[in-house]
Amino acid sequence: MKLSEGVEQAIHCVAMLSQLSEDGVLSAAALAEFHGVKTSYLLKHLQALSGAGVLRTLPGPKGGYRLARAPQSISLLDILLAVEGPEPAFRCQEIRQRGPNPLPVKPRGPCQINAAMLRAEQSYRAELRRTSIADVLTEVAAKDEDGAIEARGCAFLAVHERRQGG
Amino acid sequence: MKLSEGVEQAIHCVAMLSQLSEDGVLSAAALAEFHGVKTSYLLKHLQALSGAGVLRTLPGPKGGYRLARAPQSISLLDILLAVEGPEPAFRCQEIRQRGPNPLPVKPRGPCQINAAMLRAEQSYRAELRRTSIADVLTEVAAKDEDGAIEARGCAFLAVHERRQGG
DNA sequence: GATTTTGTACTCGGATAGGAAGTGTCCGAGTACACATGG
DNA sequence: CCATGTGTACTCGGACACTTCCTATCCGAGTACAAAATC
Repeated sequence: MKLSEGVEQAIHCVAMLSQLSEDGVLSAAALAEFHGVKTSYLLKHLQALSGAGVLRTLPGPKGGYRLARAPQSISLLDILLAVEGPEPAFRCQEIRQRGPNPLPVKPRGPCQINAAMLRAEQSYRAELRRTSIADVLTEVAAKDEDGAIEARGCAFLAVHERRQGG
Repeated sequence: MKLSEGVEQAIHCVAMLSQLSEDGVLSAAALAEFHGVKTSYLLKHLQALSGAGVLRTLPGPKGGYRLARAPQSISLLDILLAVEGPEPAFRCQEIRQRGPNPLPVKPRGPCQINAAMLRAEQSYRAELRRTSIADVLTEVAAKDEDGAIEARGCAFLAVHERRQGG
């Protein structure tokens, strides 16, 4: 029950991309440098986000990544599913039907243990679904009384953001 | 975000152990045979459950495992934590403080991204905490209209259960 | 025959190999800019 | 001087090694029963 580190990196990247201008993009190298992570590894997750329709990519020099839609409509669940895949954490192996004396007939309903675990996971996903990147940024801004976090992000964007002027 | 197969096996084993008499025990070999899984691997998780205080062990011949407390007071969360460990799935690496230009001062509060992910996980755990093994068995019995599942369990227990007579 | 002693068989417990998935790295396809060249 | 063609540098994209954790396995410690020897 461990999430890969890519999830955290992906969320931070999406949060950062939310703060650039409408026509701006940010390269994977810049994102990796800002977060102090390996570019090659981050690329894998950025590609996953791009494939999932969360990010939009712009090839070529002056290229990079930007959000595919507004931060209000990007949930943490979208990012999680893009990076970790859609399959649930608990995968019922139907061990009821295994062993030397399995259930003679195929059980009518699903395994109740599986149902209970999936119920919990639905609760987990529901919480992530109702939390958008915009919400997270709002919380960050609320706690960022001295503006240090915002200042850091702005300073970095001022240097590395690429405007598609025209 | 994948749970190990041991979690499912552990839950099924605890459910089975809930159905034997007060002074009965079941060996790991029997549990493994019933569920069609490898004994050696199951032992690892049974030991984890034992170490977590969910199961109680009885050594020697005629030995085996039994519940350490009533099924009503054993939650799915207890089993999950015993098998997977207590640390949360999302582990914040505090990448805010990494990179070439980290936050100059240690952030006042925790990372809001971490907070949001942990909030979701709390929801997940809360759901598992309020679901006891007894609840699961109740649901199973409710769906088991023809009694096939119960009959299968009883037949197996009749052969493999060991009573500590006296 | 009853008791004690010994031996054995069975259990759990922890330490030890193998394999899948996450982590980290590489090279290739594509595009925009810059420069050189020709008109 | 302007337009065009070409070259280069930079980007993302997917395919390839390495490490960690899950999976699978083995051997050792401990206990209860059973049998044998002794009183």
